[in-house]
Amino acid sequence: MEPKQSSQRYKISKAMLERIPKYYYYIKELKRRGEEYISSAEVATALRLNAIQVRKEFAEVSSVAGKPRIGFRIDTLLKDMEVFLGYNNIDEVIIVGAGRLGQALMFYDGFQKYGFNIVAAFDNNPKLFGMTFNEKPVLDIKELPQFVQRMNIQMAIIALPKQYTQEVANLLVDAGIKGILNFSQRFLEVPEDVVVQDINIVATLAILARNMKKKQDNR
Amino acid sequence: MEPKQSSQRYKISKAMLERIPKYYYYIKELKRRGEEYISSAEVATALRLNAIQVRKEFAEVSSVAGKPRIGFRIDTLLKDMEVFLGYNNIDEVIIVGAGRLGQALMFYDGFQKYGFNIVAAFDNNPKLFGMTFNEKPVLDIKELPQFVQRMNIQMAIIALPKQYTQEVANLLVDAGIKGILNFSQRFLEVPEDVVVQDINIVATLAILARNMKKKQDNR
DNA sequence: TAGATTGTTAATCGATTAACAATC
DNA sequence: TAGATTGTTAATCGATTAACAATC
Repeated sequence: MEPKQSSQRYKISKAMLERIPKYYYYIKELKRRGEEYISSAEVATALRLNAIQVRKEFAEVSSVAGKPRIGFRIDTLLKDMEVFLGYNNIDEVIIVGAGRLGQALMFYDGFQKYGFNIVAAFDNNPKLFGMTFNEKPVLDIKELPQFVQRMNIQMAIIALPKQYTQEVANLLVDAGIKGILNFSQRFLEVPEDVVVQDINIVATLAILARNMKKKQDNR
Repeated sequence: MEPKQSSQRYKISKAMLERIPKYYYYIKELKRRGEEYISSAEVATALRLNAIQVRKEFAEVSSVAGKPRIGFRIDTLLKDMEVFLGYNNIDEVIIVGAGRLGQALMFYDGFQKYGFNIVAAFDNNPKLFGMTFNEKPVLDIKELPQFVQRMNIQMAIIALPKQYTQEVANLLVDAGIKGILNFSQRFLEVPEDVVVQDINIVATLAILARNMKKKQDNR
């Protein structure tokens, strides 16, 4: 038995899990500009976050202690964050729904860069069968269970903003999918061992509108 | 001086602001099925949330007290949540980027149903100028400032998963936009009075992968 | 060296959960 | 009526922020 893996060395809050990518993409940008070192203090200022929080989370994520007066080596820190975020593991992902959203996702090459490999999309529209978008084929949704099992795929993206989503979720779960990214507004009922992450665009827009109003009222 | 408006009758946590839409879409589904009343307890069970929390938040959002043994009238509760989420105010929104993601958004009619009116998309690709998607025109990004000012538009969606995002954000801010929904991975620097809401698809997928791993480790 | 920045423990703050009386 | 469900106050829990000694 090997020792316990990286996970759960320390407790990770949901909030922290959402901040790490923000640090990551910001620092990545600095690297692009040729920077070599970054201090937690600078990141906090730039991203308008609390300095102590950033410091603490850098300490948790980093494999190497930061140096007073200098900060963290950007290359090392980015690698550590990649490990933390799992960008180094390659995960294969399927998309259900080859409509406009599904197509947009197939063309989005951000996935590949961060360890996600979109292998195929599934749809029930025969007109789409056999088409490829960005070299990713669209297959008949009837083939999904076999495909998922044969390739041992764990993750799926539901890109059907309309109906069928629960039905599709059931299909995915039965096929063995363990994680679903859900772009629909509907709540998905899944067994205990399956994880769902929702992206609700309209709800996010509504939250934005609400925050705007709050800001205006507070002046 | 008029009395303080609806906002800030009670403190609203970010977490609560993300839960209300979940309640809303679930209850909406019940309405579709012909239900008339719903109890906070049932919602909690269905959505796997803490019953006390749901009860408390229903009490905060609802204009009418729930009735013991019966719960809340669905019609009333939905309306109250619509007010809370601002689905009754009509907000006009522009999209910057008429690529695949932008097109998918133009075709997404969830917006209209919840009070958001996509009025146009802007791009710098002349081939797209004059085209319409779902009756929404694509205009030259050079026309953006004038358009925004003339129509007094407050909200914009940045659907350029690639570069240019900071540049575009600056343009939007200068034109008078007060809220930005940002689909790019880049952190946007904006003035104090502008609100940004990020949707980072890759980061969300990474969080999903991490949650999956955690669940597997815990067994 | 001096002091900017680190890592970490302790204090505060806010959100979640428990408890319970009120009531349809 | 009885009891399921409500609204609300108090207790707990967790996350954020403050404080400060360590150090490159």
